[in-house]
Amino acid sequence: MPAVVRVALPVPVPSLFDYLPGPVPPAPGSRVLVPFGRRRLVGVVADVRDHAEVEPARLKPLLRVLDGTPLLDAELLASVAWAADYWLGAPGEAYANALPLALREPRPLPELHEEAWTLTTAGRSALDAGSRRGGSRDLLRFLAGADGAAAAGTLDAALPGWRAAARRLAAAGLIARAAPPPAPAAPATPAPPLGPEQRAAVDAVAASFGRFQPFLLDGVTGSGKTEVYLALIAQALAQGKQSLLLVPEIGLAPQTVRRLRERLGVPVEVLHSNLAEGERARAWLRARSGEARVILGTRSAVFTPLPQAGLVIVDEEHDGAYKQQEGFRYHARDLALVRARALGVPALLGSATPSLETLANVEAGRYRALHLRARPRAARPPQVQIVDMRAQRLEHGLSPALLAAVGEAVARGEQALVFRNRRGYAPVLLCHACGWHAQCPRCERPLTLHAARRELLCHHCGHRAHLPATCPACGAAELKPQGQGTERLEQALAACFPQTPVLRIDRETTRRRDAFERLLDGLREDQPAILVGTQMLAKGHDLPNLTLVAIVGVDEGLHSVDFRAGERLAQLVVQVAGRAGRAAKPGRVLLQTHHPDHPLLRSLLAQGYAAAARELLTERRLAALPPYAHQALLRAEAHQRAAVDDFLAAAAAALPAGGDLRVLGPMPAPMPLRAGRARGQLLLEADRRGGLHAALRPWAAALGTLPAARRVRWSLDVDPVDLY
DNA sequence: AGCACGCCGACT
DNA sequence: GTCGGCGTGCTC
Repeated sequence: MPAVVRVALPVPVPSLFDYLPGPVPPAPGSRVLVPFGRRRLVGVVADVRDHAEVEPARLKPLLRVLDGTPLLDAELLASVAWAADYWLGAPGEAYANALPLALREPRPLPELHEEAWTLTTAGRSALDAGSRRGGSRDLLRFLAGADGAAAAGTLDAALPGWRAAARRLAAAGLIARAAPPPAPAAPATPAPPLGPEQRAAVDAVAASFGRFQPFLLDGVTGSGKTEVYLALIAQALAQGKQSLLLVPEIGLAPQTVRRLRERLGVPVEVLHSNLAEGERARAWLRARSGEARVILGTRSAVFTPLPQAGLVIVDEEHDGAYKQQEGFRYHARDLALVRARALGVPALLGSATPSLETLANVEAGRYRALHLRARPRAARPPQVQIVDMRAQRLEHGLSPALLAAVGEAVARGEQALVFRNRRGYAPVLLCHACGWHAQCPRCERPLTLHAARRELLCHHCGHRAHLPATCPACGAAELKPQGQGTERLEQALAACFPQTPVLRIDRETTRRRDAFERLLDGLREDQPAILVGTQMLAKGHDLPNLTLVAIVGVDEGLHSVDFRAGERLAQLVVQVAGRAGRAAKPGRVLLQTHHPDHPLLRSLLAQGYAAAARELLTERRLAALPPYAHQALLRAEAHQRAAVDDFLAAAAAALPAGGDLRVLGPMPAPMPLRAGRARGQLLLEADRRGGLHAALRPWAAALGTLPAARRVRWSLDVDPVDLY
C-alpha cells in the first residue's frame, strides 16, 4: 500500500503536508527536506499514513531524510502536537518553536560539543623551538595562551583564517582536537541544612518521583525556594534522572546557574533565545543525548527533549513572560505541566505570588500545595504601611511621609527604592491655558515627556516628537507636565537628597548590555543610596542594604478595565516589597495611594497575598471569569477600520450556534488605534474548556478561509493573559 | 511566511 | 517602451 508521510513545515498554515517517502518511510520525529512550491524546506515528520488527504497526483516525493533516528522522541512529538492543538497554532509553527534554528537547516546534526583544538606536546616544543611561521605560529601561540583548549568560535574571532593553519598543524601532529570538557569533580559546596518546611516540601515531591503529580511551592521571598529546587534536583541526579528548570527571564539565569553549578557538581545546560544558535542547538542535543542532566532555560526551553526526565520545575510560575505573545501563542508553564504528565514525573511550580489559575488548581485538588512561611534570611517580614496621598502637599508626586522615610533610611546609611512603573519624566504634557495635551498621531494616546532628551515619546509605537516651546493649539506658554515618571522622581529625589547618590534603573538607563549589572554593582558596598526604577527592579539581585521600598502610583492598577489588573497589582506589590530587608536589617514598605480604603489594598496589607488572592478568586468565580471560565480572543488589525469590523463580524457569524459559548463583541480593542492601525477583537468565553475547544477547532480552521481575513492581520489567542 | 503571477505609474 | 509597486493566491 502506498504510504505517505505527513510533514509539519514552518509556514503559518493550519495543516500538515503529505509527501511520498522512499521504500522505508522515515519514522515520526525525523526531519526531512521537501520541495514546497518553488522552495525547499526542512520539516518534521509528524505521522505516517497509508493514504493522503489530497489527490495522489499532487503528492511530491521527499528530497531527503535528514535523520536516521528521530530527532524528536515520541513524548516530545506528542507534546508538541498537543500544544499545536490546544493553542490552535499552525503545526509547523509549533515545531519551529520546539527546534533550535540551527536544527532547522538541511545539514547533518552538529557535534554535541563545539569543535575545539589544543596543543600537543610536540606542538609545545615546536612553539618553543620557533620552528613555525605566520598563521601557524599565531595559532600555536594562541593555543598555548588559551591554557587548555580553544573553541572554534573563539578562534574565528581571534584568528580569522586559522583553519588553514589548523589543517597543517594537525597533519604534523602539533595540535589535536580537544576532548569534550571533563565533568567537574565532586560538589564544590555542601548543601546548607534545610529548615523543617523546606525538608517537608522536598520529601513530598521526592515521594512522587516516577509519577506525574503537580505541586505548588508557595514561598515568600527569602523563604528558600531555590534550596528546595536544588535538593530535589540533587535527588533526581542521584537517581540518574534529568531535571528541567524554567525561569521567566535570562536576567535571572546567571546567578541561578552559578548556584546550581557550585552545588551540584554536574554540567548545567542553559537554554534561552539570546544564546548563539549553534550553541543552543548543541545544548538541546546534549539534553537529547542524556549528557545534560540539568537544563535551565526560559520559555522556549520547555521544548527540551528529556529522555531520562526526573523532574520539571517552573520558577516564578505566575510570571507573564511564560506566555508567548506572538506567532505561536503557547504558555510554557502550562506546557511544562503537560510534558510532566507525559513524562510521568512530578512538576513543581514555585512562586511567592502564585497565579490565580494555579491557586484554583490547588483549590480543586489537582495540585498539592507546599508552603514555605519561614524566612530564614530575614529577621521578620517587612512592615507594610499605606501612605494616604489625599490632601497632601506633594513634591513631584512624593508625599512628605515618603520623603521623610527615605531621609531616615539614607541617614542610617541604608538604601531606599522608589518604585514607579512608568518611565520618562511625565506621562502627559498638558496646556493649562486651553486643555490641549500632546498626543501620538498614530495611537491617539498621550505622549510621554522625556525631559532630558527634550522629546515626546509614544510608549506604544515608538513615535517621537519634538518638545514644543508653546502650546501648538493656543500658543500659550503654559505647557505643564502632568504626573510622574521615573525620570522626574529621580530628579526630585536628587534635589531633596543632594548628598546621596540617586540611581535610576529603567529601560532607558539600562539600554546598553550589562548596564543593569554595572549600575547595581556600584551599589554593593554598604553606602546609602536611592534607587528609582520600574518593573526591572521587582526581581533578581540581592540588595542586602536595601531597607525601604516605596511604591508610587499603583492607583492605575486599581481601576483598570483588565480583569487581571488586580491580580497583577497584588503580585507586583508583594514582589517589590520582598526586596526590602535582609538578614539583620528589618525592611519597611510604603504604599502611596489615593485609595487607602480600596479592598484589595486593605486585604493585601492586613492579611497578605494569600488572602487577597482568595478574595480575587471569589470575585472571578462570581463574575464567571478565568480560572472559572475559559477564554479565547480573536484579535484583528488593519489600516481600515471597516476591514477590521467586516472580518470580526464574519468571524462571529461563522461561530457554531448553541453550546455554552458566550460571545463578547466584536468590539474595539482597549487600544482602538495603535501605530496607525485600527484594532478590534472578539472574546469567546465558555464555562468548560472542552466546550470552548470543541467550538474553537473548526472555527479556527475556517477563519483563514474567510474573504474578509485577507484584508486584516489577525490572531487567535487561547487563554489570553493580556486583553489589549 | 515566501514566492509567484498580474495589472497600473515614473524612468533609462 | 520596461522596471517595479504590492494585491491575490498557493504551497502536499
